[in-house]
Amino acid sequence: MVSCPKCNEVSAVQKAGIVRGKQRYCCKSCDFHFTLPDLTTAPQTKRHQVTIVDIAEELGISKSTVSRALRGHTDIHAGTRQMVLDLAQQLEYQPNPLANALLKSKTNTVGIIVPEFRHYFFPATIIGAQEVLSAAGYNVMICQSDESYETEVANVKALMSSRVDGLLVSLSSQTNNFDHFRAVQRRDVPLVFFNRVCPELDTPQVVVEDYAGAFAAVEHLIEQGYRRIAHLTGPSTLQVSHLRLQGYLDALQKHGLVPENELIIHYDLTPEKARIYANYLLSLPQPPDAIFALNDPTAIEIMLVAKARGVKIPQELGVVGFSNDPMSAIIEPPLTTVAQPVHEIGRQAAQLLLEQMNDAPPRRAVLTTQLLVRGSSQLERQKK
Amino acid sequence: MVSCPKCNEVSAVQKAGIVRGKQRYCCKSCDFHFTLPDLTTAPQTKRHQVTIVDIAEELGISKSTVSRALRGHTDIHAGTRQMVLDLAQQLEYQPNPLANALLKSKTNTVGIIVPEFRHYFFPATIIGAQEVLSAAGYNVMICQSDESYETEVANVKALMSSRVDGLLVSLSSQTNNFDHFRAVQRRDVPLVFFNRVCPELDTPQVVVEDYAGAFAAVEHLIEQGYRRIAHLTGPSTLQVSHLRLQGYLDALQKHGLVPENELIIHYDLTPEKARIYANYLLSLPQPPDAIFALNDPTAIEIMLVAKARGVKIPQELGVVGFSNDPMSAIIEPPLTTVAQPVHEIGRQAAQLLLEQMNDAPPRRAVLTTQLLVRGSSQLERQKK
DNA sequence: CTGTTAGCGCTTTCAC
DNA sequence: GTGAAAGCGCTAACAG
Repeated sequence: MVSCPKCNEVSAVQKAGIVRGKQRYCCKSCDFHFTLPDLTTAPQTKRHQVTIVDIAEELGISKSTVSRALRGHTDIHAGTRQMVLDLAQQLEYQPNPLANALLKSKTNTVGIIVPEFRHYFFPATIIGAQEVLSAAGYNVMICQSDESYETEVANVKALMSSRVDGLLVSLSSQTNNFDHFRAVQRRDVPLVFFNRVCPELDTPQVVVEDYAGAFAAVEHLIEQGYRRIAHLTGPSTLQVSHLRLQGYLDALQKHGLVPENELIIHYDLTPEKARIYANYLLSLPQPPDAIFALNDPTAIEIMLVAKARGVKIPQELGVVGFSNDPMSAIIEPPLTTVAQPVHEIGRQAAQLLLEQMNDAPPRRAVLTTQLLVRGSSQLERQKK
Repeated sequence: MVSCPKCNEVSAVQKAGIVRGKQRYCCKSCDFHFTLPDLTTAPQTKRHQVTIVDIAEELGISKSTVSRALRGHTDIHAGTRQMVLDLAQQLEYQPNPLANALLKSKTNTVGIIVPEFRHYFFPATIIGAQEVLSAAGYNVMICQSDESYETEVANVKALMSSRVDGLLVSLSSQTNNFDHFRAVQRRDVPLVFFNRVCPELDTPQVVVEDYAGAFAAVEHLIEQGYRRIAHLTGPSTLQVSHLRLQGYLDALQKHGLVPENELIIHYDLTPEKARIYANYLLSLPQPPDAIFALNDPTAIEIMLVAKARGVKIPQELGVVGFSNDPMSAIIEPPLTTVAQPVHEIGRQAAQLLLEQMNDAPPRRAVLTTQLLVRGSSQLERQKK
């Protein structure tokens, strides 16, 4: 009645005891022990996940053999492998990644820490990073620091405790102590910064041409005829702030304009503060005739404040942002902005992380920016 | 020279062999075995994570005792606990959650699947969900289905294989087969739908007053004097589409207006298609004088198309959206929209998931909506 | 109060 | 080719 799965012999098969309530058989011809796959009840067993032991017992072989078959080892009997593969499929076997993770100390998970994802920029970079990472077999855990140093430290701690295999980070605007990242490095966990990079640590990083982009933006404003150009930027701890400020300053200088301290404002990148400083700038005795903002959300807050005050854009105030947030194309007038390849930033960051995991030499990726001139700064054309 | 950590006795301490290269001691007075904490070299050992065994050996006690001390068990000698706690801190011991996860079949991770996070809505819900989940000690894995059924199935599979403890899902616009979620239920993994909920499965879910919101929106348009009102909505498989359509239809009927098939369009919610159908509607022989859109991104695409065609909003075309995306306040004229509590949706979804994990009876949360009347639909005021 | 033992699911020597 | 056994880090009976 029962045929041996190994040699197909029928007559030599004898019963060989009952294990875990299952009738076991032994083929005296080829000395193969096995049980009959119990397909009717197995899928109904809720809760209990199918393991290689289940498969092994079902087939009357050892779990090592099942493991080998599943992992595609070469030195294994083709018939055995097929049996295992078939049964695994029927039982909807799913390997438990936890066991493997414990064994290999590798979770196939990477952590991403961003300051926020209210706006367009960070979600977009995350999309790019996820693209690359999931193609490489990694899951992603995302945390927001909410622009808070403490939360960022907590995020790092949580992700490290989750034993992520790598970390992708864009710094919070508050962070100026980097010990939590030194701890990451001490544990040899690959670390890549993007956009808001860490000046003190020697890690791979992805940035854009911040200086060149800012320079082009401000030069454009000057060419349009604006002369009293303010700059609303992030905390000076952030390298992006520093570089874009430098671009701003050098553009002014090139055209013989003298920067004024009261027109250069560092702030914490919260929308509330953006509004406060925009109002402050516009109520100066000598208000600026243009503002270059660190990013589009800031620029848009400025435009809203200006509109609310009845200040005409671009006639009375030119505005330029940075990033090409979709909002910048929608606001009226559309916002001139320095476009950066947001998805590519994420992709590159993930790429650098993968490289670092494979012990490739650390790289620094610098992506290009492009000035998109739109209505918020086209003074000359408006004048015509 | 060496004092016993247990009884502080010095003279009774004798050397007791070398284990793993470390001198072990034995206190003959209290029969306590121990080694001296080797603080100088321990922190330098890269790569190797400190485990309870390290602590146990360092202290000459068993790993169970260390485990108990760390877990705050009551029946443990206060001195022993302190010793363990102190050393754990000095060694920067971090428990390995993988071991625990394997043991308990609990990963403390929940998966979230959303159709996209290009726009405001889903990132905002995720922020809310993360708030609640991380407070409850859960990590979050986020996947995007990209509005694709296949990707959604793959996402579910990936998250299940990662052994998440629960799943928060908003369906892709393509999904009309729910077998992949039945598989989740079969494995007893808690499952909560939000926003785009599953009509066929009996799970907790979070929705808003879609019908009432849509009804109010359309009634508002009618009261403003619009008479030929189109509706651009999602696939009919989505319950939101269905409910908002019903609100639209009933509002028309209440005011004696007859719905026309050519003015009701279901589409796949991609921006490209939104533009195509907006153009189609506006080039009808008898174009609509108002459009109620399923959501704000759709409404905004419509406005952009209308503007490009020189159609005046709200004079020639009234537009109403749904969600109160920040973009809706920025576009010119500002978009009338049905606001929904986006963060709260995420929070509630997480809440329902936690409840389900604690075997509480499944609930359905219905959150309120509120019509925000803005410039894109205020025909009468404009006329004055 | 503490140590011993077993085991979560899997891979990987090391034998045969 | 295959099986037995060890072990990843931890917790939880079960004994003392």
